[in-house]
Amino acid sequence: MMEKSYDPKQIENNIYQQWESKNYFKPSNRGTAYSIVLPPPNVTGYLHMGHGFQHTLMDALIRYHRMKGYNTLWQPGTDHAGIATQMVVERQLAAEKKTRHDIGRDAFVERVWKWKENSGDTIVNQMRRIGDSADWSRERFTMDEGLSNAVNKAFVDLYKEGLIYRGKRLVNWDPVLHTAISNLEVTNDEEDGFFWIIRYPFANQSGHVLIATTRPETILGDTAIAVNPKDERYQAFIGKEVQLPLTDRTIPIIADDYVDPEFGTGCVKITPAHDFNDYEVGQRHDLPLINILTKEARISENAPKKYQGLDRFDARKQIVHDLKALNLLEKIEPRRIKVPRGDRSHSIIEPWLTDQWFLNVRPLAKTAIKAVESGKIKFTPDTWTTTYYQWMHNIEDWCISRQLWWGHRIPAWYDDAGNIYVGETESAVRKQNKLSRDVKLMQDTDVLDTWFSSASWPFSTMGWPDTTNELKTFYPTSVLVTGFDIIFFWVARMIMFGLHFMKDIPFHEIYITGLIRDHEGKKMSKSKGNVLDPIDLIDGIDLKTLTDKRTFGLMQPEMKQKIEKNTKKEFPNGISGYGADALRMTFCALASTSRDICFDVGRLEGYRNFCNKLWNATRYVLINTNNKTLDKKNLSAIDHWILSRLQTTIATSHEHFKNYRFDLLAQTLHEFAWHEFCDWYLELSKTILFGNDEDKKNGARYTLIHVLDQLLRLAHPIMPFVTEHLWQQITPLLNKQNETIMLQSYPKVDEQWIDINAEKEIEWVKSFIISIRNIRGEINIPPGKKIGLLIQHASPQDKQFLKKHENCLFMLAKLDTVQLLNEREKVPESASALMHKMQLHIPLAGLIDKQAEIARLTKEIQKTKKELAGLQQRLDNPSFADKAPQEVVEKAQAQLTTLKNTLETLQKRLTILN
RNA sequence: GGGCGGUUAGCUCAACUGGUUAGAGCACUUGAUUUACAUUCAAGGGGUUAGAGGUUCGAGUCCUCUACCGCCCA
Repeated sequence: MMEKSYDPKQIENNIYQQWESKNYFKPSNRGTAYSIVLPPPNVTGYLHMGHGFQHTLMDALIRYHRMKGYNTLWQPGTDHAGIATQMVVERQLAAEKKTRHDIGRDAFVERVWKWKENSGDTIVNQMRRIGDSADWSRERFTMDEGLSNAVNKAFVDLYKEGLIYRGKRLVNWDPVLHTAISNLEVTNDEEDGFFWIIRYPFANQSGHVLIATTRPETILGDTAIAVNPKDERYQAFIGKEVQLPLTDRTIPIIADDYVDPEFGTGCVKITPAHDFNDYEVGQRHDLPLINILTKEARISENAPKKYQGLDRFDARKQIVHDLKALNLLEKIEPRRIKVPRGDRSHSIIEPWLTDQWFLNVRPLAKTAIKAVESGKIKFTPDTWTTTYYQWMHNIEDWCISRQLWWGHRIPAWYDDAGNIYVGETESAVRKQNKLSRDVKLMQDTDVLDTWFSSASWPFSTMGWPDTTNELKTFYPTSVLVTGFDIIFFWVARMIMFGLHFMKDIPFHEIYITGLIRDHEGKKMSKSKGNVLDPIDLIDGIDLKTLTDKRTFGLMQPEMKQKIEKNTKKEFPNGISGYGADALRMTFCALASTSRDICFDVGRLEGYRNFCNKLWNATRYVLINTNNKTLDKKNLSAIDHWILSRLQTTIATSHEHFKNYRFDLLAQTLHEFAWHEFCDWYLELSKTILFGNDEDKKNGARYTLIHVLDQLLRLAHPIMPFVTEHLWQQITPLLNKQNETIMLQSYPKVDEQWIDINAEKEIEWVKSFIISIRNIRGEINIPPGKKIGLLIQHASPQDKQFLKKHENCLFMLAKLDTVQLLNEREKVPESASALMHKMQLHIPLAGLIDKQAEIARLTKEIQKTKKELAGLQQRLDNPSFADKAPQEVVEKAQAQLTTLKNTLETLQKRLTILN
């Protein structure tokens, strides 16, 4: 026998092991293909709420299609995450007071691999905890041999096509990590800064121009002053020379449209080697590039001796000091300025001149834009297409090299003369270029941007460049599920690579999810200390452990107290475990089209209760069906009703899956299971099961089992564990022993069970019962107290239903007697309800509370009057009848009649009472 | 500066191409409970849909403007 209440801890672990060991996650190799590649999470990472959210949605899609009979592949794996992983291992080394340079590249890389062997499983095991039904036998890692070969081939092909080139360019340089990063990896947020306004004296005469800058240290690299050609103030200065302060150089004043006359003084210093805009200006005017920074962002040997070797911020102080001393500093204004910072190191990024590898993505972008324009790839919600186009139309060359040790090493070799040879391996290079053994070759020391390898994820995981069966079957994949934050980083690049290398789109649809934020709408981050761990929501966590977790290893230790306080306030008793199913149901319920999703832990409890509801519904069904006869030959109206409602639920569920509306799906299932099946059908079924009509009992039992079975299947994609557990309880009754709900068919609408008449009939029963309950509630008749009921103006249909459902009306409305009065008979003082024309009267004698009934009627009358007035006004408008569709008008008219009738009756009742 | 979104009940969110009285859950109030479930049941209160104008027989929904909040790109 089942426990009295639901406890997720008791059921989840075993179930997952069973599924996995029985290979249920593998493609069936039957039916139409349906495939999803998992956006590979960072191998260094832990599963965060965003993963939990997206994985739930993907798993729901996968399970749904698997149940629908598709040949379903969910391809999992992890990403080597160049910088992030390298940083983790470097931190370990730092704890041993070593740097990666102390141990050397090979030893370092070996150490990263070792680390990956030990810790890389953490995140995939967490995926198992939330129920991901991915095909783990095909798990891939971006640094696997196969994927590395794919990366090399992609690089070599693009190089041969002339799309990859090496060049000295200005790149975003991270002076802490000593690597270039792409412009997508740089954040530009406003911070407090200053405008330093500096006098640049004319070279040969008295006077000066005023220049405003936020980075005074870059003066040392200035090679021109620019003004707008149309700016009348400076017309006369164009072509003149100024003396560059603190140096012995003079620089020209040039005219360029780039300068905004309104901004600052209208005069701009041009530092082509240290600013992206200035670089462009420099190109146009053929200005020299003076690189004044080293890779650590110290002042280089290209600057005056005095400043060489100074850190950039020390140099800034010194330069400001020196300018002051020379009386060249006009003033300093505090100002909010945009500061570029690396998203990993958080250090200020310097535009810096280095040799890097670039991919010319423009030709690829063109095709990729077309794929979306033509509708071959569809975004959901489609508003994201705009974002996609906007970026793709303005796309810039992608800097793909990184000065890291962990990653795919660039397949390029140099000989002593500096010639470059690109090929998949060194031996291939030698062979292709006919280089003899004694030619010394050095491989490029850089590695590729991690996104370069993930761009080929949809086909490299399936065996590309070989033409495998997997590719033939599962490429293009069906849908990509991901967040809008990586549309540029990843989605766009996958489309470009897919189209280029596979000559086909990587996925038909892109479902863009919102981002999970905390209950106040703030982004969850370690530094804010508002992070929730999905596993803690599943298992529960006490306050102390949670606080320790949130405050461990903070970058800003001063935040500790605040985080402790907030955590205590939000979770005074820690978090109780809600189980994976409740968490998944919550994620689904929150998955609306909104781009921000506030995660409210309060909602988890409601869905945990929902699991308990299913649990107890199953108990009820088992108690009433075990070892009893089931038979669908004699179904009652209530059976027909719930079976018909079930069909609607099934149809709606399919619809919501199709449109990726998991929130509406969750709502639909919740509504049906709780408020139709449990609240009404189970209660109504008692009136049969506790009676003695054996045929009807058999029918009700059949219905109980059948609807429960269908309901569990409907909910399985969202709540896999509890539905499997409960379904296992009823397998004997279904003759399905040793099977799994995972591989049962997803319910389909069965037209023969749609029964509008039964729905109307039971609606009548429900509203009868609700009317009585309503009166009881409002005039304080104890719910347990049985009442005698008088009925007037019942139609033949009413009378028929009354007779037919007498039993359940008596039970659920707690009636004692029912008496039909004829039209003219006088009704004693009563509380009354109306169902269309039928009047229900509960005589007040001995019960109560005339005043309460008067108040109730008055309230009802007011409400009806208000409604009536609105409706009347609408109908009085001649153009309403003219222009509105006939059915709308008819509906309004019918309603008017009903309302008038209602009002009249209510008023009569009130008069009698008064 | 360019682009995109949001603002609906105390809180978190719904409302398909404009069509009855704007719905859920949580929270709140009142009451109940030997009967599958207190992880429960019944009943109830709560909204000028940010503001202003417009289109329309009819606007939460379409258009314009304003305010506030947020995101992306330069």
